[in-house]
Amino acid sequence: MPELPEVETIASRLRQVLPGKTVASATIMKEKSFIGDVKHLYNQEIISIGRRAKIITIQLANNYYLLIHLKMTGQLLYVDSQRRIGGGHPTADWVAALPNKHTRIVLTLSDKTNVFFNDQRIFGWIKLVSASDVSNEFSSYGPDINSVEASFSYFQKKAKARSVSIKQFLLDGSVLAGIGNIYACDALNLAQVSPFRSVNDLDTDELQRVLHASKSVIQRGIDTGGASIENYVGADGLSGTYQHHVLVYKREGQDCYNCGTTIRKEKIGGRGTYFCPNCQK
DNA sequence: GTACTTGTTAAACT
DNA sequence: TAGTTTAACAAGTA
Repeated sequence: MPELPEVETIASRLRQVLPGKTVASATIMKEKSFIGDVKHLYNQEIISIGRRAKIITIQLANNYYLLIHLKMTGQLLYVDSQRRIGGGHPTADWVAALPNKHTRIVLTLSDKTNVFFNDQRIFGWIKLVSASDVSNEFSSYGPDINSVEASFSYFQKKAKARSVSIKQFLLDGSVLAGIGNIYACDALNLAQVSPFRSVNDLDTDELQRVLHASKSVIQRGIDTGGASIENYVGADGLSGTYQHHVLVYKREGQDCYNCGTTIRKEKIGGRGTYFCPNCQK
């Protein structure tokens, strides 16, 4: 599942290759996957690539923005004109066969390179909005977990006003943006805090550990190119490696790296939650 | 065939 | 009113 590190990895790669190119055409193979008026897209130069929360932003010369949310199974793949394997930049061989049955949108650029939006479950989307609408799109999000705005004073203030579990609190995008299930589970293991604890019951030290651990696992995710669990791949079709560094996520029945106790899985707020019943108090 | 998976939001509920 | 819970979305896997 693409969370902040996975989306950041894709955005970083697109930033290397897209700016300066012009959008020649867009093929919408699934209506549900595209929102907005596609006419504002044609013949527009790509100015810059950004990321906010789990959304990739592509700024166009006419000051419209493409916003891309991968949700759970989305992929964004960049394929150069030669479609060479390993031609300059390493690329997975299957991207040469795109589009495939999960391709929903294809952007063709002026130099004949393509950006393929694949999405197995069709929850993701690409929106084309004007500059004035961009802030609206992000109005309900809290600060990105890896930003300076995600300070301890902010985190503690929000935590005091809530009674949900710390696990649900971390997944609440209106508090902090970018954290999904993988990194929420790992952050709580690293912080040695039980996912069942109510946020307003955590003391200052525990809250500090949770915030620090959250920033830490997210940074590790970025440094390792994301977690390729389920469908995630980078813009070149290659996997990240965070899945090899996972602390508890999907490790039910295995030993906790910290204390050796068997990792358990239970549902919290309807979501699978992996934790160590011994060292996460 | 049934249960389960998840990011986000809308609706339902307290 | 606002915080919390649940359902819904979709398509694949176990």
